[in-house]
Amino acid sequence: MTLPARTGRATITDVAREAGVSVATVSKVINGRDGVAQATQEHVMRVVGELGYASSLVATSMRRSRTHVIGVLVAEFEPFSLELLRGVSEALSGSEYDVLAYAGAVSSGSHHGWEARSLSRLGGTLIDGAVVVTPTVTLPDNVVPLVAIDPHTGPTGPAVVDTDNLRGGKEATDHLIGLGHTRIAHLRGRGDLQSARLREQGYREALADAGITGGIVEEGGYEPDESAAAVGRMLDSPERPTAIFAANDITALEAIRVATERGLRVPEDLSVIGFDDIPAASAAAPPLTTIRQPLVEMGRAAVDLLVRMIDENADPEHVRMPTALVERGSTAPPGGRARGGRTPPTARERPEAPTGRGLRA
Amino acid sequence: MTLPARTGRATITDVAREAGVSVATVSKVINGRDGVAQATQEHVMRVVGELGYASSLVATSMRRSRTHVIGVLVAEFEPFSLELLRGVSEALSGSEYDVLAYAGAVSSGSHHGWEARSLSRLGGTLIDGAVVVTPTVTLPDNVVPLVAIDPHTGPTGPAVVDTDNLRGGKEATDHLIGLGHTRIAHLRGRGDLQSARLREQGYREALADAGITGGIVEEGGYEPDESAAAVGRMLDSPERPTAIFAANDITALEAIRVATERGLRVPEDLSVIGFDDIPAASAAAPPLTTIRQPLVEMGRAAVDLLVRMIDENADPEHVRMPTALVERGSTAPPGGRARGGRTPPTARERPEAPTGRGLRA
DNA sequence: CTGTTAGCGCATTCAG
DNA sequence: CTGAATGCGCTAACAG
Repeated sequence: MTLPARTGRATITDVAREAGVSVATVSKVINGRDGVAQATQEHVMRVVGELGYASSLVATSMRRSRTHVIGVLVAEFEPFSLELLRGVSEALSGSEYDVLAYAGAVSSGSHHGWEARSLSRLGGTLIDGAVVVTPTVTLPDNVVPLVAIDPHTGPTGPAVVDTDNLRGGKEATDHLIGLGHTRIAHLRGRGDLQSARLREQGYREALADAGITGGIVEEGGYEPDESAAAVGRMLDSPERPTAIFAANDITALEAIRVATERGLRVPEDLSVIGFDDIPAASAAAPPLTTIRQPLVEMGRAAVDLLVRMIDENADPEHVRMPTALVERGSTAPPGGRARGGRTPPTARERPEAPTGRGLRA
Repeated sequence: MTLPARTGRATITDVAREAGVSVATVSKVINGRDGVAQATQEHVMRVVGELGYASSLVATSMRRSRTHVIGVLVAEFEPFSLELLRGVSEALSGSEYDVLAYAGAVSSGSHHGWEARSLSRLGGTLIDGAVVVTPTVTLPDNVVPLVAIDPHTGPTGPAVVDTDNLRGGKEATDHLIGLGHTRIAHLRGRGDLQSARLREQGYREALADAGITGGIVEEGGYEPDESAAAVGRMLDSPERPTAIFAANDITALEAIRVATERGLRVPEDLSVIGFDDIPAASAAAPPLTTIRQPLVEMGRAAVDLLVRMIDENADPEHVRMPTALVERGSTAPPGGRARGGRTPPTARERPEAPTGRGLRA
């Protein structure tokens, strides 16, 4: 009951001094190493409790190889990565691993290379392995076991979890075609991203298969502002589209906003379909029809794989998750004709609630 | 171009060796200290680029006081803390701080004391300050600047961001009373939590003010499973309530599920109102009427305060955010009578979309 | 201008 | 069974 350390937290030295033993002994007790007398053990543990001591992750990880912490590296915490984080957290719940999520591009506006930098800053010491969300560059896989989710450069890395973007793009376009649309525009994502290119390719293939020529493509860049301008151009054009397939939900919602501002009704005057199924999609007005990526499940799959790689030295795999059309209120036949019961056979429907699962975790 | 370090990432020593200078020089260059020849600087930077070196957060933080990283400590990543994280990330975007979110109760099923343990593990070295989400214990405030969000023990700590739980509980109950309900049950949260007690107190006060006696209270513990049982008991009772005020959205959704399973229609046979307004609330069927806590804004307010405490040595404050009734489809007059236009004057309505904001960030 | 020295808090040999 | 010494990667004095 003397001084509980001069500043801030108690260190192992404080515990040792307080307990009247050496730091080495305290370390052994903490880590359950044997070779310490029963009485000493109990005494040390009591002091640990009194001082509220917990070993510093920092110091520990510098001396040790394993920290039992798994890192999730994201550019920033936006809806997409947050959903993945849910899955990661669920999968690790009750396991021996803690989760540390790091947003590496929040400061330093230079978004470039945040993946490698974050990895180098945390890897090797702080974390036993990492899940990297949507990396745009090839990652050094020698730092620490690694799983990439939805990498923008295609399945280059050894371990990857992604969805079938080509098929999803096709699915979205088929849905619109099935409703009777022929003037279908595509608001594409950043051209340098593999996922965006595949979604666009799916769009083109679907049009071609349906014998529709003259697609309309504008660059949305996965960004609200850029998309707003692009949607404006689409709606101003003489051949105004009756439907828009946006490369992700964020830009789809932006498209709805712009259209509504111009007095167009969604879906009567303009159908909009997105991609991802983030939580905001179902909460929008009208609720957004979209191609669902099973984000929570993807997060779970990624850590499952990662933990196997760490614990059992398992081989890296490439996991591809299926997409699914989620039909809501933002799409309808052109001209606002009656919905007409069900969707044509080209499009499938999954009625399940998108954000429903995981609540019980 | 010799060996880029034997294992994993390159260290400052590797860079020094490769560049033919001392580690101290490299350190100076990295940190922009002056006192290094222009030529040497450029040479070192080139080697840094070649080796893909980035300083280890761990080692740096052990020697330095500031890391420019802000920690967000949560028990686990569930919808509530994830929304807060959105606000934190938005507020810090473009600032000089990065965000590190740590889930401290994921492993070690012992949820007890995760706050202090996480703080001790990260604090003092790894992070410059921390936002602790929903702590159940009093925190040591001498480790690092600290802001608590929605602490369960009341505003004990020096810096706190929370909402007016008493008023919110009253608001929820008033809404049901205004609709004409008199047999109103409350599914309360964990009794040891201040927020839960305040919501219950608001419920009781509202009933008393309306001259309604004989409240029905069951323990839901903020937990789905426990709540399901409690709701079952309520619905089995001879004096079956016509409305339920659940202490949070998770348990409110559970209440709807249980009621539906028993063949009751919501809201015709049973009205349900929740608390929080998590994303799943608006996506539910029927969409959940609830008391909104402005989670994203709370996260933002918390870091704003924290950064001022770190940078400007500002005094800790207690920030209380307002709650707001969000009327959706899960409440109606008893017996399923027509909705009747608007809500009676006791209840107010905020039509804004709950998950809409922040999308542009 | 640059290199050397001394720790930060901890876990790990290796001697007592 | 316990304690003193060593070093993880890095930065901050201080020497050269």
